[in-house]
This record gives sequence, C-alpha cells and structure tokens, in this order.
Amino acid sequence: MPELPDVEGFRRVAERASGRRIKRVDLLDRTLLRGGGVSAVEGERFGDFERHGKWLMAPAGDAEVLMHFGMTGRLDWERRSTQRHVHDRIVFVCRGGELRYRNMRKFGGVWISRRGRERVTGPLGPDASEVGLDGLRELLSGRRGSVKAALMDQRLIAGLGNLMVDEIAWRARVDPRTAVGRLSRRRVERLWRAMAEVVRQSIPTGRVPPAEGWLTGARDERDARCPRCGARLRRATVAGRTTVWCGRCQRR
DNA sequence: GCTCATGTTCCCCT
DNA sequence: CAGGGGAACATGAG
Repeated sequence: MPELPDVEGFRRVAERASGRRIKRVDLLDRTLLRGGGVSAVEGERFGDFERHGKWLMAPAGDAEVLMHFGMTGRLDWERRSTQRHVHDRIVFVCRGGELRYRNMRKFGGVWISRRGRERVTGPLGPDASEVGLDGLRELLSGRRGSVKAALMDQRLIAGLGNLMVDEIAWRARVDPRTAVGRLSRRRVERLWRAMAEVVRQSIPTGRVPPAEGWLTGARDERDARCPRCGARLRRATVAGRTTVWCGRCQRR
C-alpha cells in the first residue's frame, strides 16, 4: 500500500509513541533492521514523527529512527498484552503500548542512524504535498521521459507511487506515456491541480481511496471501465510499472 | 504450477 | 549524464 497518504496514516499512528521512552526494541526479524543498532535508542524517548515522501522518521536520543514500508509495510500501535501479528518484524516497546513495524514482503525496513537522514533515504525531492505550480514547472523543466516516470521519481517529487500517479494523470486527462517535454503549460497546470487534489483528498483516508469516481476504485475490476467516460481502461507497463489509463479521455 | 502485487536498487543499454 | 528495460529482493493471493 504505502504511498504518501498511507505513510501519513502511519505517522498518525506513530504519534502515539511520541514523547514515550523506548524500553526495549524487539527484533523479531533482525534482517529488517537495515542500519544501526537498537542500543542507540533503547532508553531514549521518541520525538515527533515526521514524514517526507514515503519515509517516516523520528528522533530518539541523539539518533534517528527511519522507516520505509516497501509494498506491504504498515505500522500499528497496540497494547503490549495484545497478540502480535505473524508479520510484525520490529517492535518498539514503550510504557502503555508498543509500536509494531509489520512487513509481509520485507521490502523496506527500519534504520537507526546518527548521521544525516539523507545518508539513509538518498536524495529526495520536495514532498508532494508541498509542491506548488511553479515548483512543478521548475522540476519538470529540462526533463526527458514520460509523465509516469517523472511523477514516480522520488528524487524529483517525494511521495507519489504507482496508484497515485495513475490517479493524477487520469484526473488531469493526460496520457501517462506523454513525454514531459511535450506538455503544454495548461497540461502541466492540470497535472499540478490533480496532484494537489489527490494528495489532499487521500490524506484523511490514509490511502488512495478506491472509491466511486476514482480511477483507483475501478482499475482492478474485471473489464474495468473509465469512471468518467465509460470506455474500457487500458493496462500496460509504463516506466516499468503496471499502468492503467483511459485511452479515450487521456490524451498525449 | 503460474502470474501478479500500492517499492527500490542495480546492471546493462541507448 | 539521463532514461528505459529487466531482474532481483520476499511472500502471499488468486
């Protein structure tokens, strides 16, 4: 699941742990601790959780805990007495509850770092929630390749994933295979507006809503149809990812 | 058995 | 150097 709105939902969950002392970290699967050691944070208190793109991070003592959720990660806050899930990999045990990092497929992981966060996350563009129209123009200028690839690139804009990018292109009525360099100003503006709306409307839900009137609500149905015009949706690999779009109302 | 999956990274091309 | 394609990573669902 985890794209920007999902991770924002995890951030809200993680806030329960802010200000609490980490009594102990249970490494149920130590391979998911991708960097650092738990001794740097045991006995320390979590600071505020912050999200940038698909990353969630919080200071603890003089270290920082960073989490990435891959495709199947999530975060839960539970009472310590409740049963853990079979895919809980790393658990931060606090007083009054524990933060459980769960991840079935084991892409992503948890890092504990005393160095700059960029050492862990790699270069990230501005969070998608903070990109203005001029900012988007700037980011896309001089770039080659498709709209799909550009919006998916975390170094350009952080937080958009496969579902969100398809949703944005669909709302903007732009064919995701369109070369960025060939977009008119008007179409960049439509993309920006769609991005801002998809981000804003997805955050309260904690996911890209698979709702009526959303591409995400239709894309996985058999004989999937465009919620706007009813044409059969197209499905193909674009920029390496399964991409769904409407061949009738999304134009190159 | 086979295919596909909301992510990232690395290698090889062009 | 910038991008694209494909594979790899690990696990489950249909």
